[in-house]
Amino acid sequence: MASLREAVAAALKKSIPEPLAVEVTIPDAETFGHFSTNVAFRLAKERKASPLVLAEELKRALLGHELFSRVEVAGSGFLNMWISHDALYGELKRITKEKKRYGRMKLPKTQQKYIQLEFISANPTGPLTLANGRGGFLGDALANLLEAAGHTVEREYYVNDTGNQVRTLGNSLLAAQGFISEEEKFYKGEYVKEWARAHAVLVKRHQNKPEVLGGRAAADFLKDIKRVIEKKSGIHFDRYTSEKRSVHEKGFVKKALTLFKKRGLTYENEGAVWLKTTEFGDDKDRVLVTQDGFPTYFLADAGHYLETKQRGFDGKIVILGPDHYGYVSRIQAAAKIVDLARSDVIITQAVRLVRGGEEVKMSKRKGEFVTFEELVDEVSPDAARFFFQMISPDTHMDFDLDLAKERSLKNPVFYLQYAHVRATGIMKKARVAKGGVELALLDTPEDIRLVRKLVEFPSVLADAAAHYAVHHVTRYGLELAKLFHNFYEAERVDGVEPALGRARMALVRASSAVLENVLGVLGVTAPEEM
RNA sequence: GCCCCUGUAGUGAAACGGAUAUCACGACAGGCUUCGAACCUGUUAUUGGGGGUUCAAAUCCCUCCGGGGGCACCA
Repeated sequence: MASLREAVAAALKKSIPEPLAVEVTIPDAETFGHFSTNVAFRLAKERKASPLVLAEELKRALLGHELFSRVEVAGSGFLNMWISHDALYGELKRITKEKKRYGRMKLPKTQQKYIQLEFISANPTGPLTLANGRGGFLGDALANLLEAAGHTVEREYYVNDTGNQVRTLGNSLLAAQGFISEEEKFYKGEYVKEWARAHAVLVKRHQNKPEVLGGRAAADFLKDIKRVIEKKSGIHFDRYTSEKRSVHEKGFVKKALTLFKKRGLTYENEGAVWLKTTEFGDDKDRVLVTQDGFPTYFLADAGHYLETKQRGFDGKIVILGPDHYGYVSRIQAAAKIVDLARSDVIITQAVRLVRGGEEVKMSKRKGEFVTFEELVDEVSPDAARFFFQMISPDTHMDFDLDLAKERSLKNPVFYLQYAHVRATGIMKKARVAKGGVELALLDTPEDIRLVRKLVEFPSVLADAAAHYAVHHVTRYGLELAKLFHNFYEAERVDGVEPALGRARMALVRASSAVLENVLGVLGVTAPEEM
């Protein structure tokens, strides 16, 4: 059984022959039980009976089950269940045995998915922005989370190293050195001028080949992006996929076009080739090949999806910034046509920068923005990570630069890390006489509350993974840390009865293991001292 | 105009349709002879307005008001 919650659901299921999902929740207040279910309400609809009567029936069926110490019907039909201490101790024992494996799921082969998770994928035309960072931390943790849930994940950074934006970058460099005149669409940041100055000879030599020049600069910028991602932020990628080499040169652009044509989903209009994306819910059809005969970015992206499909993935998840919202339905159309079993797009909402109460307008084109690297330098990778991973991707957030540093000190990440430090301290220093461990000695309210929170971990992981909700893991971590701090204040390991000390030490070890697990999924370090 | 996200304590956020709305910061009042006080204990909200669906709504539907973003043969 993967979790206590599943065990509870299974016990209930025995008295419910209907094909009904039995949802078991963990109430905030203990007065509503350790576990609770609303299944009597659902059953009431099914059987056309009173929820109260049905809840009573279920209660009778559960009484005597070794899992429960108490079962009650409450409200107009809730069934509240209290887990017996023996069951809790049994689960706690499992944590001490499985340690860092606790909560990680082992799925049967048929349920395991091979998933490609694409994130950041910022064009190599300059430094990473805060929005890139938000998606970066999210993607990194989501990959960890899906792996913990039993799947295999490839973390992919898709590099748009060819096409218009590379040519524009080349032209921007030429303009910076005065070979051509500035245009509105050119990249204008200081970093453009710097690169152009540092490579003046190269710029001059390629003054008639902006694509080549842009390509050279893009390679440099990508190197810098990788440095920030991997060295500074601890974000891990398995693969940097070159659009040029992996999609264009391997013929996937043509293959995608051929596939679309074969399915009869294309047509010509005004000299361009269009894809009927409206048949898949898009609000207008999209161009695949322009009048001038060039493949659009969208066609290349479709080629990328085809490549993903042919490499054997069951599904693909992409994390995009809010500016790509308009792109979602055509991408989903392409995913469907290339026959990818599952395709999800997560849109992270914008990060607005505020300084002194005023919004700072940012534009990568104009070069006016605060980089991701600056943020990480300012507040530390752990704090930056935690800050973003505490909230839902749907949240529009204001990031106050003036408070950034202060906020880092107030960042709850330290609260969580400190709990780990304290646990480590006890494991190192508390003197506990050797002997057998009797977990049943853990019976103070602080002991029990901590145990109960620990055993929630597997269901937290499962739910968070199912909903791609990294922030639920973060929130759980904070709750666990709180209960650990409470335990620490109230109870001692050192200087109590030897048998009690041993039991408490086991609890501390279990807490430490789960805390490390949480921090591990989030990608935050678990320090032993601070 | 159409589409997506969003409006929850002073502030920033959380809450598979469930019960007494959770957390952090700030503010106020307390707490260290002990395994680290970067900690602990209190106090601080009728979830933007109005309708509706439901046994049950912050959550779903309609509408109004307010924020952010997107609607290219750019990426």
